[in-house]
Amino acid sequence: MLPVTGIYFVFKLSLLIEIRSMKFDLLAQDPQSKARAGKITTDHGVIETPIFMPVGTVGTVKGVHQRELKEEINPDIILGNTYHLYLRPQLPILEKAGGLHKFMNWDRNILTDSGGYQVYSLSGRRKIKEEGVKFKSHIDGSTHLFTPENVMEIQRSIGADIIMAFDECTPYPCDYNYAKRSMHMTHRWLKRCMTHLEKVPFKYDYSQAFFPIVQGSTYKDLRRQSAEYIANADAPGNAIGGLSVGEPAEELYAMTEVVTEILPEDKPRYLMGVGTPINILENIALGVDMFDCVMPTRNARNGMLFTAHGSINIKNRKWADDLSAIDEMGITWVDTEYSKAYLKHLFSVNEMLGKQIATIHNLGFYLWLTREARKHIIAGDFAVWKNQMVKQMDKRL
RNA sequence: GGAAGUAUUGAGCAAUUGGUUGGCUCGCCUGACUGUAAAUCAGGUUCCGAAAGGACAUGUAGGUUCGAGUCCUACUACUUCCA
Repeated sequence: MLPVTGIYFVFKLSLLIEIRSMKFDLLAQDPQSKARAGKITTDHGVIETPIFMPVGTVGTVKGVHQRELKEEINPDIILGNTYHLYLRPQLPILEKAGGLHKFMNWDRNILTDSGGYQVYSLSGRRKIKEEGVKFKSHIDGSTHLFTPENVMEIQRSIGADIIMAFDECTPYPCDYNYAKRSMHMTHRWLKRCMTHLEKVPFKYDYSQAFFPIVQGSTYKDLRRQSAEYIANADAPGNAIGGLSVGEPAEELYAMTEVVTEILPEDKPRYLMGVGTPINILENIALGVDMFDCVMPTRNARNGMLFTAHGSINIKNRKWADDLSAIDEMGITWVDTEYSKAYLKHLFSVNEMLGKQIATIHNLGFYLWLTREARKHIIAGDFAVWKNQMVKQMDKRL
């Protein structure tokens, strides 16, 4: 047993380590674009970037067993959601389990979104004030107040390796003055998040890295201003939020370009909520390292498959007698073990296995895509490869 | 052989006393989905037309009526019951 002063010392030390606990090594830079390959190291292992992080909102990547996720899809990190986990199963159970990793039996990295996206997606059920956001639970209508402070505490209890600042994700289109006011509030909230984090120690025996979020809607001057503010916070990694909310792809690219020019090179950059395979490649070219999106999982459940040669709506009649492999490339085992006709049949009769197969395929493809991008960045021919891929993926099969 | 009942779209059903059925659910077809209120949602689904729009429509054939899915007659098919 440590003496009380010893515990205090360890406590202080952990706070010092916190800001720098996560390590990021930049390994390669593409000569013809801003794409980079890197390596993030945390207490739960290595994250090779660029990376796509599957979304597991409520403690599961929907439709995939952890074993399949780990062994077949093999991502270094997945997402959880603060708002959803706070409502269910609720913090006491997560704490009793020893954090989300143990609760869901996932021993690699986890990142939790702060609930900032729910400020956007549940806009009809919440009220934003300077103090925080009052939500009406989508489950039972009960009222809950999220503040920068308690969101940090909740994320300590969930115990993800990377935790996000509490922000407002603005809608699109967004009035300039609203975007500006919202951005400043997100900045003030950031300060409160950081101040409060220093007061709340880690709950488990590993550290957590904190990422602030750039806002500013689709306005370049606001994006620049926000990127500078966020860069100044000197966090271990930085995120770009408020995009992929309905704006045209060109606006998305224009905003990430402005922002990645300002965000520090020696820290990972995370573009939140993006996107289509093409969106991802284009943003890697603009210097983004981390992505997450519900598309591969949600669209899989709705019958859409992403492939290197375009997307497929497996529910379409034309696949009914197509006995060819789901995807000849065979990235995951399901791609060659099952035919398109069989998968279409499973969707027709609404068997859950169809959704599971489609999810494994899509996630396998997304992870393949970012891994392949990484290889080409290291090999130095990313730009050429990317242009070729964008061209061939931009169609419906 | 007799009696009763039923007949509306691929299926199952709606439609106030006779007063605009192309109505609903499912199925089918096609979209959409970007830090997950989503195994969800939207549209289409008689025929012709790309569309605007038009045509024909309540088993078949007639009848009554200003007007019939609804009332009357015959026929056909099906269901149930009695022989």
